[in-house]
Amino acid sequence: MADLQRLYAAEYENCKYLFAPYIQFSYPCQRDLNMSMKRTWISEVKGHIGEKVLLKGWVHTLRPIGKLKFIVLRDRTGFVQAKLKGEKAPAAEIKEEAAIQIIGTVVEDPRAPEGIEVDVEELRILSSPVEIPPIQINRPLAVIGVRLETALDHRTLSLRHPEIGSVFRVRAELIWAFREYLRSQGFLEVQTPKIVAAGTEGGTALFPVQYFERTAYLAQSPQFYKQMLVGAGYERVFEVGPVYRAEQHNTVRHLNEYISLDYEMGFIDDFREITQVETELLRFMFEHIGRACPKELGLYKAEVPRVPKEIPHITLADAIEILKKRHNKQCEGDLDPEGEKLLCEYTKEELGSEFVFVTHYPRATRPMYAMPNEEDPTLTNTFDLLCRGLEITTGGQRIHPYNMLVESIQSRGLNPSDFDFYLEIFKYGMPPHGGLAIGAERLTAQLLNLTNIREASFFPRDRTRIVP
RNA sequence: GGGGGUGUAGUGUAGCGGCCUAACACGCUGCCCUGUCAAGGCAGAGACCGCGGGUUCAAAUCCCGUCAUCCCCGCCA
Repeated sequence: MADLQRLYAAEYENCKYLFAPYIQFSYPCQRDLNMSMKRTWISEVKGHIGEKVLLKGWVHTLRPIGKLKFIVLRDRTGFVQAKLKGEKAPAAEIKEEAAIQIIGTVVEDPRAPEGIEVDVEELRILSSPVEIPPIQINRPLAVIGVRLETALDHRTLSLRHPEIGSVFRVRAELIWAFREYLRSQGFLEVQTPKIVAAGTEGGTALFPVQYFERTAYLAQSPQFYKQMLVGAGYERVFEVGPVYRAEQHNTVRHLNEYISLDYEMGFIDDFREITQVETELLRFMFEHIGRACPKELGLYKAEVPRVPKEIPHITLADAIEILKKRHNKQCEGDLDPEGEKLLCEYTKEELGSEFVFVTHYPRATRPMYAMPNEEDPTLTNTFDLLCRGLEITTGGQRIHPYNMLVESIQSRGLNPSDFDFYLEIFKYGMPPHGGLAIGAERLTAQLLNLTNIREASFFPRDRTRIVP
């Protein structure tokens, strides 16, 4: 870790010369400003009391008190207060959100926040704002009240706001843990094409793309390809990648491009092997978040959901029955968003779980590759996972016998020859298999109690937004 | 694809027929302040009330259209 930081610091030092023509020199206007000094990360300042350090970052707040000037400096690791003394200070030119570097001595002072501050000896403005920023970075969201639309219009700036940008530290850790756990279980990370030949899977609208002389589509999921790679001998594969849905939905839980966390595993006996892996996976991911992101969780007043030893499995038919009994609510065929919320309330109160697998969806509501149930062939060995009232996963066992799959395709009025690329490996010994997909943004949003999924996407693509 | 709501300074809101020459907060500009930390004090700038049309003696306010945007449903992760 320390090596990596040294590497970054060294790299930055090199880059600095490239930008030299744009650097505004100010007090004390010293061109060879201690080039030999290594940058100290703000989070490590408290380990350097009494030492001279080089800090770089943004001016988070600026508070002039007479001839004193307090700067709260922000870098990717945290905040520290710096103090400029009167006549030495380059008074006017420092602005909030300017990128600066300072050299100063770390001192203990009970009057400073957390008892630590830096007495500035040299300060250089690297780049100063040329306009008034449309979003205030240094005040709580509850005070400045930025609308989501404004935050998204000025996305790179709004991400600087700790309450906005921290979402993505959490999301990154969730994805890291997803990879780490599946790797430990023998899964291979794969990448499948996002430009595909045809919208064969069904179930959702696709974005056409001009692919030389013919029309191709953006992949709605890696479904076919991950199954094919299971059959290709890797047995267990996972993928973290974007998927595209051309649905005209415009809600707080839908995006037209999102990150899908997929896995697929071969030689299973039962679809419950898939849900068992997901249970362990989620436990690992959430325990990791609890350790890695305590600050971020605090910021969102978020509590990591406890993943029980066994997440309840409820058949769709039973779920509908429960809703009818408890809430006198009629659901036909599937749960609507309200039904999902009510079912989660039920499992939390009665079964002590914030998660619930809803299983055995009817064949008519599932894609052609869904494995029919042995006991009731009108149902499938498939499931959704609900978390805190929202569907975050769909998965299930897939059809592996070649003939059954061909029949299933035909029964949907589709032409098996359109699926030759997919079907080939099913001819040569496809093991029983299944898998699932987790929506990364939905998972993040549910964990952090975000009200809109767009908050969990760096640059969301929705019905009307393709910029920034 | 269907339905509902909202557009007022840089940001977030108030005003919803005449008291609007449009208010408040934060930000911004200037001055003051050597311990601030959602800093404070004083002074100031900034909006033809999304756009177009109509009703009226009078429109930010009511009506129609249009554009933008938010949300709900279907579908889904």
